[in-house]
Amino acid sequence: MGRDEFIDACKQVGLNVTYQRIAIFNKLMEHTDHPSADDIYKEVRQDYPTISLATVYKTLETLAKHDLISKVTYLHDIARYDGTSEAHHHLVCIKCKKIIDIDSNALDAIGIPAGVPGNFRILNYRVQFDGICESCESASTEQE
Amino acid sequence: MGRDEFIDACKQVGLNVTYQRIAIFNKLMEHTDHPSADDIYKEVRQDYPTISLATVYKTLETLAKHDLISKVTYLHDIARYDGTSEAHHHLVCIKCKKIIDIDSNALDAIGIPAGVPGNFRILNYRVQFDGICESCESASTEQE
DNA sequence: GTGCATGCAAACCGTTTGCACAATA
DNA sequence: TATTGTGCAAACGGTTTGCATGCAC
Repeated sequence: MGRDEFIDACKQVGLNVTYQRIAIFNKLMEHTDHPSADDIYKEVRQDYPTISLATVYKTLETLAKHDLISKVTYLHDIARYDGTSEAHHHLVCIKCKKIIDIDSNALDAIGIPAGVPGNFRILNYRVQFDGICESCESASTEQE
Repeated sequence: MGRDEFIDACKQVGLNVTYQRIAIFNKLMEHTDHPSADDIYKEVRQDYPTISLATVYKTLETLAKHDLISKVTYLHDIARYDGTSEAHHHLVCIKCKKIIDIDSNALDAIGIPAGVPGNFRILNYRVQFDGICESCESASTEQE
């Protein structure tokens, strides 16, 4: 998505178009990696020295909420532990944050896909399924 | 792994066997879900009221480092953002923390595996490959 | 007895929030 | 002008650290 498309997209979802939002979005699009809020802040501040870190956070959250960008943090932001040391796969309920192990031979048979660059030595992999668990599903029949 | 095996394993990797470590490990093994350090702390404290949260953190980290348990936090603990709003898959370098997108049709074709309970509504999924990127690989020929 | 482990409190860091001011539509 | 966004600073929550005491070996 380019600058003009971004402006259009903002208008479509009812967001004011501010130079901060444009600057943050542009910086994000310049990255092929996945910068943190602080990374973005440091870069944008070179062009707009008065911008605040709080604005960067708020803007990124706002844009992500409207699906103009995406937030790339798997699972939750607090550490979780598991009694086994083997990597396995998880179901994560996006509502109640419950984590359910899955043990599937089908998944383990995925193997290394074609898209992976050969110079990256893969040690392990894991699949995370995001969804809604049974109890949250039934609870949300009424809820927002 | 049971209590006795755990004690043996500690000895094998050169860790002192303390009642705190045993208590923390036991609590963790009682869980089928993935408790946080604080969850474990609250439970262990019922049996050992003098235990501290710092000990729980240190113990979990120590046990994870020696592969007696595993830490289940995908990616990093700080939020990362991405200019696209589509879910995709990632290579994560465990050394330099770099995140590389992969775009593989093979992965997208995984589908829902057999091990997934039918009452969990899956909205999305993503695969994370952990490994070592090219530059860290060559750098680590010398390093610790 | 030596060295590793624990417990406490304070520090730390990423993130969020409240509120006054400023900019957008 | 009404509403939404920004910037500052303070608060927050999970996690880590320094250090003195205590325990395992």
